[in-house]
Amino acid sequence: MNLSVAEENYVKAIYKLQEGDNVVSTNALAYELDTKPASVTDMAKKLKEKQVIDYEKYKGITLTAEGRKTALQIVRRHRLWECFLVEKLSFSWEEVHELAEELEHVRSEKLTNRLSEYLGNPLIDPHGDPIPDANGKITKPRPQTSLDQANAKRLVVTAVTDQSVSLLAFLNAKSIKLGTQLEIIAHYEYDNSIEIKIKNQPTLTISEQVAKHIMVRPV
Amino acid sequence: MNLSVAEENYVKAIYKLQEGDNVVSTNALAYELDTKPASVTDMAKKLKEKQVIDYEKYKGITLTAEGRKTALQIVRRHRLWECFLVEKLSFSWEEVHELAEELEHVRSEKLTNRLSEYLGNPLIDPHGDPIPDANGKITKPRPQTSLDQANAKRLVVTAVTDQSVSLLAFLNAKSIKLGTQLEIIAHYEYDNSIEIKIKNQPTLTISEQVAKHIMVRPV
DNA sequence: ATTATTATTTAGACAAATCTAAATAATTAA
DNA sequence: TTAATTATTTAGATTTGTCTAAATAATAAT
Repeated sequence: MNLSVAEENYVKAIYKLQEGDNVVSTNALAYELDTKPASVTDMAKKLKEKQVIDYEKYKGITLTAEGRKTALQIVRRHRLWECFLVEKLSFSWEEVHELAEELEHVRSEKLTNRLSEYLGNPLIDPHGDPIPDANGKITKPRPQTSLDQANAKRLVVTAVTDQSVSLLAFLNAKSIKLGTQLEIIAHYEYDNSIEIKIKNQPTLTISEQVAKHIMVRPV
Repeated sequence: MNLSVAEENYVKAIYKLQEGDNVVSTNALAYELDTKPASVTDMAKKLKEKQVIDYEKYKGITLTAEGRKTALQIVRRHRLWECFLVEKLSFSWEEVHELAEELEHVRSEKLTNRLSEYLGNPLIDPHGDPIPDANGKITKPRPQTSLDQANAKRLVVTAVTDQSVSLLAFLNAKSIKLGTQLEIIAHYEYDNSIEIKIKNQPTLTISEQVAKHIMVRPV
């Protein structure tokens, strides 16, 4: 299936919002892609025509098997480029998303596979998200919850679900990165804040707002 | 100056055809970009508006200082990616052009400079063409002639002026690559063929047709 | 079970980049 | 120096991806 860059971005966004097999609404997709619902409806018709999505008026969108395969290829390219930028070109964590957003649209299986090989066929990207292999097989992300809902005390950061520059810069400033181990000191319901402690650092207070984008698993 | 991918391709092509300061004709540009003269006229108006070219009806096209700067940035990115693909991902000589054609449009100075650094700030790309530095300074390609017009006997291959897959594959098959040293045994006028000898290889006969795309300099 | 609200779609328009066919300018040849 | 040829531009159309405003469907609230 030969898709334009715009179409690829739709497929990727649908994949992301589907999270398994949820039906994706026009509005949610418009919000995700920072566009208008009317534009989504237009594109939905095209993607249905190209058989990458199932779509019926007012019934929402899901990827076909073909569409899922395409999405996984895009995700694979994106995450491999992120690895490359961080590991080989010394970019920091929060800078790579936008660049990978462009690089991911160079569709060459050979390039993708060579890149993967060059990086040692990594299984997770710098944000902790799993990288699909050449056949589109993706390891289920390990059991993780957002920091605001964690019940264990000692945790390790596995991913960040909001790639906004502001959040990533904030985390950087607080020395919270992938693999950072932390301990929950207290969770204050009355002001929606969480007190955490990272080894060798002063105790930190963060909002639930931020915490819900930090994925962790017990350590 | 913020140019679209299409606009960047025009600027790059104009730079190539200008070769110093020649005026570029609508037809020549259309041929180079595999498009129609009418499309070139349309785009010329836009690029003039954006002040990257000088253009008057029926008078042809030249780059402005700004346009030249942009062209050199694109050329820089293109050639650095070619280096990366050949040196780091083990692509062969003739495969990299098309991929670099896409990668070159990711415009990030930081990425470009990091990539250059990572590659050891190379001065020439795998085709032997010089790579502009971060300021757009480009070393004049060393004195070279096409193989069919060379007068010296012992030569070294410095570049190939035709990036067609067929030619590059042919050269690959004959073990003619960048830096290959060769000797002219004979130049037969009557059938437009040239006999050459590469060390440790049987004598080879190639057509002038091919030879004129192989750039060499005396060694 | 109507009404109000929200979500989605349709209709019609626009910008970018291209095209074809026709018109016009520039160049070359007779 | 006219006529013929070639190069270039214009006019009008097309495709892709987007938009706004209006219409319609689905859902929630009274």
